This record gives sequence, C-alpha cells and structure tokens, in this order.
Amino acid sequence: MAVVDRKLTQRGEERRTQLMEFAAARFAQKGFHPTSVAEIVEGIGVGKGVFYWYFDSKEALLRAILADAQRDLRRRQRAAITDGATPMERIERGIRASIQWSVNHTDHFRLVQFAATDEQFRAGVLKGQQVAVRDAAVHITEAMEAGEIASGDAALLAQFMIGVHTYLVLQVVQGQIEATDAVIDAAVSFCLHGVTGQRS
Amino acid sequence: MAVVDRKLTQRGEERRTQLMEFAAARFAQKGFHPTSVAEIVEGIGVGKGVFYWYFDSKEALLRAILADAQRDLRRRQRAAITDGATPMERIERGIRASIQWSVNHTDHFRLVQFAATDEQFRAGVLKGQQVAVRDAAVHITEAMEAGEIASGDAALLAQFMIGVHTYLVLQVVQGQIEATDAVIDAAVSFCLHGVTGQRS
Amino acid sequence: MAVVDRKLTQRGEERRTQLMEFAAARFAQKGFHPTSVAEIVEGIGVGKGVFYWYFDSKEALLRAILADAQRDLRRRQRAAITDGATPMERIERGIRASIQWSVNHTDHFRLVQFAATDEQFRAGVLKGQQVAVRDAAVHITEAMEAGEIASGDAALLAQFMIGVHTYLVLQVVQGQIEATDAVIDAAVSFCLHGVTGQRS
Amino acid sequence: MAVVDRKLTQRGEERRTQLMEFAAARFAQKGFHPTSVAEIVEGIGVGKGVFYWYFDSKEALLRAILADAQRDLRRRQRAAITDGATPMERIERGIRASIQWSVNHTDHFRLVQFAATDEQFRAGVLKGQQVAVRDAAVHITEAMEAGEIASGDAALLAQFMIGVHTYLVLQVVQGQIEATDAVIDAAVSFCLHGVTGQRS
DNA sequence: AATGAATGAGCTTTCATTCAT
DNA sequence: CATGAATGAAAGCTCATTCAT
Repeated sequence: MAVVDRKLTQRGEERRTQLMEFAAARFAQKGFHPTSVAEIVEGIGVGKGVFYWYFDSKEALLRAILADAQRDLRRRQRAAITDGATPMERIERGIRASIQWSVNHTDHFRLVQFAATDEQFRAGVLKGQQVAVRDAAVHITEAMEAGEIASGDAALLAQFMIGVHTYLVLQVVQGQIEATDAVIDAAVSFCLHGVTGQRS
Repeated sequence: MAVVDRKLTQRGEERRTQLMEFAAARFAQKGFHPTSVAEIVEGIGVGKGVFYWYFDSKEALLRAILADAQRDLRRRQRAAITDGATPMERIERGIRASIQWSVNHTDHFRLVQFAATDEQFRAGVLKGQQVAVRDAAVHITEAMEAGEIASGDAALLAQFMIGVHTYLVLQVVQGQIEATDAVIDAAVSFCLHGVTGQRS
Repeated sequence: MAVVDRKLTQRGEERRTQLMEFAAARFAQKGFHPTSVAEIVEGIGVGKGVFYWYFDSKEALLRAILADAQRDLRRRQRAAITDGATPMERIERGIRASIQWSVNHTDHFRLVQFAATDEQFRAGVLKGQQVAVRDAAVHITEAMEAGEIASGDAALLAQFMIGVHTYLVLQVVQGQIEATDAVIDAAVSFCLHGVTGQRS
Repeated sequence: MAVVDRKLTQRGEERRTQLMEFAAARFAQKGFHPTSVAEIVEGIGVGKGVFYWYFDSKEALLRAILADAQRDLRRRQRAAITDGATPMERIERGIRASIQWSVNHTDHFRLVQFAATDEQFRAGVLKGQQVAVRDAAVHITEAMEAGEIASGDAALLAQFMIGVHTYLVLQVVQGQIEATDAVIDAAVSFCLHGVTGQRS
C-alpha cells in the first residue's frame, strides 16, 4: 500500500500537517537539500519512521507542500476576485490577493522559488505558473475587450504583473522592504499604469 | 597557501574557466546540490585533484561563478547607460541591457535564483541586488528631480522594474516566452509607464 | 505468555494458516528477506498486530512453515510406502511420493532451498534432510540384504536419489521442465538403474 | 562514469578481487541479505566508500561474483573434457570436473544455491544452468548416436546427472559427506548406470 | 599539476517490532 | 483480537574532501 493511499485518523492527519509545516519552515530557512529528514523529525520530537509513515520520501514531502500551497493561493485569489465589478477591479483585487497571500506565506513562496531551480521540481512549478498566468490573462483580455486598456498580448502583460508581485514579495521575504499598505498600493499602481499605459 | 592566492599560468587560467563554465551549466540544469564534484570533473575528463587545485570547495566554486557573473552584468549595464542623454533614456538603456545580459546568460541567471534560496549563499545575492537597485535608483531620482516623473520612493520603483525584468527572463529561461524585440519593448514600455504613471 | 503456547479458537487457527500460506507464497516468490512483514499483513488486509499475535517474529513464521511442510511431506511418504511389497517397490513409491509432493508444494520446496543458504535456518533444514536420508536408507539396506542390489553405502545411494528428485523438482519449479508422468518415470528409472547398476 | 567502466590500476584490481573473495565467504557463511556492506569493508579494514568505488551496489557485487564463478567453472569443464576419447568418457570427465570444482569452491556453490531463491538473481542462475545442461546434453546425444546408450531425452538425463552432482556437493558443503575419491566414484557410477541403464 | 584511490561522516530509507487505543 | 501509529537501530549508499604517488 503506497503511503499516499493510507487512510489517516484524526491524529494522523495532525501529524502530517505538523510535519509539513515544520519542514516548510526549515526548507525555507536553510534550503531543501541542506535540511535533512533527521533534522525534521528531531525538530518535532518523533522517530524517523514517522516521516516515512506519512511521506514516501523527502521529495514527496516537498511536492505535497508545494501542491498544497498552490491550491490554497488559487482559492484565495478566486475568492478575492469574485466581488470585482469591472475587469480592472478584478485585476487589482487579484494582484492584492496574491501579494497578501505571499506575504503571509513567505515560507511557501520561498519554496516555490527554490523548486524552480531544481530539475526534479521544475516542471511542477511551471505548470502552476501557467495556471496563474492564464487566470490573470482572462481578466486582462476582458479589460481589452471593454476598451479599458489597449489590445495586446494579455498573457505577456499578466506575466509582467506577476513579475512585479513576485519581486516585491521577494524583497519582503529578504527583509529589504516592509510590506506596508503604501508599498502594496505602489506596486498595484505600477502594474495598473504599466498595463493601461499601453493605450496611448 | 589558499587556492585563491595561487598565481595561475595561461593554461591554468583556461582550466579554471572551463571548470566554472561546465559547472555553471550543470548547476543551472540540475541544481547545485544535486550536481556532484565527481560529475563535474568527469564531465571535462580530469581527475578530482584538478578541481581542488583551482577551488577550495564546491561552495567556493559557486561563489566564484556568482561573483564573476555579477561583475560582468554590472560592467555591461554601465557601458550601456553612458550614452543616455536623459535620465529616462538611461533608465531604459539600463533595463534593456539587464534583460539582454540575462537572456544571454541564462545559466548564471538561474544560479542567482537558486543562490537566493540557500542560506549559505543568500547574503551574497542580496548584496548584489542592493547594488543593482541603488544603481537604478540613481537615475530614477534624477528623473524625479528633472520633473519627468512624480517624486516618490525611487528605490521601490527600481525594484518593480527589476521585478518585471527578472520575471520576464525567468519565463524566457523556462521556455515560456521567446525574447523577441517586441517582447522586450513591451517590458520596457510596461516599466516606463509604470514608473511615469505615478505622475498623475 | 509466549505466542506458541496460545490456545487458538477455530477462527484463530484459520488466521494462522492464512498467514502461513500467504507468507509462504511471498517468501517463495521474492525471497524471505526481501519480503517484509508489512507486505504480508497488507496482502491479507489486516493490521500488524495480527501478525505478532500469531507469531513471535518473522523468523518464527518461517520456521513454522518449514516444520509444517516437513511434517506433511514425511506423512505422505510413509503413507505411500506402506503398500510396497518388496524393498525396491517401497523405494520407488517413496521417490514418486517425494516428487509428487514437491511438485504440488513448490513454494515450500523453494523455502527449504532458501533456508539451507541462511545461517539461522540451516540447522533445521539439515536435520530434516538427515531424517529423509535415513528413511530412504532403511529400504535400500533391506534391498541389499535381499540381494536385490549390491552391498554398499546405503545412505550415499539414498542421497543420490534425493539429489535426482531435488534437481528434477528444481527444474520444474523454475519452469524448465514440466512434471509429466513420462518425466517422473524417467527420473525413477534413472534412480533405480543408478542404484541397482552397482551390482555388476 | 559508471563504476563498471572504470579503468583500474594494479592495486585497484587487487582490491576488487579482495572484496569479491571476502564477500563471497561471508555471503556463503551468513547468507547474502544478513551480510551488510559495513561488515565487508570492516572485515578488510577499509572505508565504506571503497566498496562503492568498485561496485555499484551490493547486488552488483553478488552478480559479479556469480558471473566470475560461472565463467571459471565452465572453463574447467571444457578443459577436462577435451581429452575424452569417447562420449561416455567425456561425460564422466565432465561430471568429475564439476564435482571437483564445486568441492573446491564451496562458497560459490552456496551462492548459486542462494541466488536461485531470490527473485532478483534467479534469472541469471537459470541462464547458467541452461548452459550447463546444454553442454552436457551434447555429449549424451553423441553417446546415443554412437549407440552407447538408448535414445531419449538427452537434456533430461543431463539434468538428472547435474542433480546427483549438485546434491552430492550440497551434502559435502553441509558437512554430511566427505568428498573422498570413493564417494565421487560412486556418484559417477550412479550417473553412468542411470544413464546407460535406459538401454535394456 | 594531475590522478585514482580512499576516507568516513552523514544521508535517505527500510523494517522488525512494540504499544496505546 | 485488532488497528494504526510510532520506534529507532541499522541498512545501503553518496559525496565533499584528502592524499599517496
């Protein structure tokens, strides 16, 4: 029976979550490879076997963390967007939600950054990014159709906006910037002007 | 005698470069940790002793690669900027030069991405980014003083621009976008509008 | 209370048998060491506790399987031999019964083969073989006394016959030979000629 | 570079042989699985890395040992057979050579016995046995054509002879029989009578 | 300068066994 | 009787680094 098929009790579910959270923090702090399984299980005070009761491998653990994070982010974004009346409003809400989530989950953000650099995780990250770009592009396209911004490559513009967001969070994560409302407002403004500016 | 102090012959210099280039390619492809020293020396067909003749450690090798890359990028940027008549022109040239360099050195770009995720290299990357931000901020400040864009946090705007650039290159590196002139123009335009848009 | 002393209910007896049969099949297929206790209990859909309720250890399980098999084989042989009028007839019946049993219990046959290669089980197998040799030698000795075959080392001849039988079954087990009546007849004939041939 | 492709120096060749011999002895004594790599390297007083410098895995080591043994046995058999004038003589010489070799290489003999019981090695052993059967069958067929023994299934008879040989050696290995000339003569006689007896 | 061999700490992973429920 | 969770020793293996030649 593969670990993944295991039916977990309440207690088991909690252990699994505990492992994922602790590991995510360590991976984000020290890096994935430099963090050993021994360190993780010692950190939460259990035997090594516990780890392999819940995950097939250290690699599988990271994948699970990444997948969870991706799912959660997407859920937040969608929730945030729903109340936007106009395309531009939805875009803005989407950006804000993304930044907010990333700032609140810096560990996961970092893990995604790392995962993109390692062959065995790259593909997964890519797929997630494509989904995010497509999600954002939908609204940009709508704004174009509504004449709010000039027609153009919606996906490309989406990527630029994600770029601003990503880098902003990166700086926050690295302690270079504090994620105040003013800063987030500036980023949003930058993006919106970048997008609409194409009009002229 | 520390390796770093060693005076190298012509041939030695070439070996060192060969090692750095091969390693950079592998690190970029597979990741730093998953690439072993053995793999590197086998890849260029020499014994392990060669590696440790030129570098103190695998870690030192990556540091050397990163430092070299940073130095080179900065040199290109400065060269590109000199002929810009106005602050805005200099900003644009800087952006273009950065994108150009990164697209031409995707391996090094990737290594910087990785280095930011690993505790032992993070500090170095940060310092480099700060330098880049400061370099760009200088020109933004000048533009502000010249009234070309509204006053504001120059460093923040610089970071947004770097964000657009970084993400664009990331997509190129990942094969999601092709770095055509049109795309680069769009990115530059996005940045300039994002920056100047603040005026209104 | 040692597991072995436990009085089992009807249902308990069945569970125990089920474990032994399933384990025997796996051990024969994959080898004893490569088969884990987890695999066995998952295979029959019970928890690990069940295993240790019926057996003290994985080792004890194999010993139990081997002992059972040995007991069963011996019973069959004795039953087969009783109706033989002459020593030679009894020998022939014994050989046939052994081959028949082994062909019908290839898993157990394989386990004996393995057990002979592992220090911790070797002694048990040896004792079993000695019993088998002694059993067969009795009839050979009788044949010698009856003048049906030349005097000689009865135990040695018995071993040769067991060798033919063992190897034949081995080939059957390995799918090299099909255990048709013709093949078994040939084996019996080979043995009888080998034994009686000594006369001339 | 796979370990197997490694060019070894004189010293390296010796180490490799030393590892194979020591491991063969331990595997034969305790069994393959119960013998750890740590035990082997400690036994010859080297670091763990040495093992993996010469072999890809513990499994690969056993395969190498088995292949070597098989090659050696076959060489001996062929050498022994060449001077046999008649088919029957060649058969006899082949049997004697096989027994002799096995008795002189009880460790390897035991390893083959084990290998046949473990899924991951079984196939290799089988192929070796098929070769041996075919080799022997050639001469039996010749004897049949020469009218020295009755026509029949040569391969089957070959297997019976190998069975006698195998079991004899097994008993020697297990200390049940001493491999005196008399015993070997008896085995040979048993086989020859078993084979020729088919005539009548 | 260079090589092949060696080192050994430390890694990921397995698994027989135990135990609270 | 039975389960899922936990244990932790020990396994196989890796790899940065060193060293004799």
